Amino acid sequence: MTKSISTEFIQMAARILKTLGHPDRIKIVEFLEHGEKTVGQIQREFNLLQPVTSQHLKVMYDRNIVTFRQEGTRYIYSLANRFILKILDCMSEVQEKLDSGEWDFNFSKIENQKEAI
Amino acid sequence: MTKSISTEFIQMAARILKTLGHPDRIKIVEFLEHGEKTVGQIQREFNLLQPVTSQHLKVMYDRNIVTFRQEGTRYIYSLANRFILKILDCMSEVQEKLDSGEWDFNFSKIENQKEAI
DNA sequence: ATCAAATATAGTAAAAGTTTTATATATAAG
DNA sequence: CTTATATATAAAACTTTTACTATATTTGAT
Repeated sequence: MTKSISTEFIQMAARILKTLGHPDRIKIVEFLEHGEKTVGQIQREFNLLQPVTSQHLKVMYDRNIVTFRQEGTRYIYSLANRFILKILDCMSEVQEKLDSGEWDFNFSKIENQKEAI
Repeated sequence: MTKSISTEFIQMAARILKTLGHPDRIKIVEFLEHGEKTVGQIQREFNLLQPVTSQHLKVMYDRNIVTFRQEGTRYIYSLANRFILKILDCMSEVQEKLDSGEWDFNFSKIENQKEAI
């Protein structure tokens, strides 16, 4: 029996997972893993509308996923915490397994461990 | 420069993260990590209404997060794929870091690596 | 002062997710 | 056959996201 995850932590984790549960935002966060970027760089990289980009960044800022510094008229965003890095690691690990065929795309069903009910 | 995550994978990942972005569902999935459970067991464990429990399970079934087998009148759910296990691992790892004080709760800001813009 | 660039903010409509209450279905038990 | 149990499904009301369009703000340049 693994130690159970605490309630406050679960609340926080749920907020973060939910927020990352958007393709654009995953892409943005992954992009930021390569270093800090301006809004314009992000917008151009993924062909997003400017307000959409700003909005995603604002949501992620509010939820402590990204942070930014201002330099003149530029807003330069970067990842705000290590949890995000962990999640990104987790995702690339899974993708590797899928790519390599070690897991199947139909999604590597787990062998059911029966148990008394 | 790490290998970029593919589009289809991102779509899939986003759906899963979003779906797990609900405290009840994180708890359920974590509970299922300890072995398969009936709807009733889950419901009682977390004091949820029966239809709420069923609905969470249905959503997660539709998104390939859990699977089930039927035994008489019981529906016995279990985790459907290893990605979920990875995410759970990721979460406990983060919580450990926070618990141990290795990361701070105000959320282990990353040192900003500047870069040409 | 004026203008352009970069970005944020506001407003709104459409879509998606959530909660609750009520009802249906299937199986097991008597 | 009837009843109880376990669970699913449906419908309605509500809340939250999302996407879009328009506008405001700040800074730098002329």
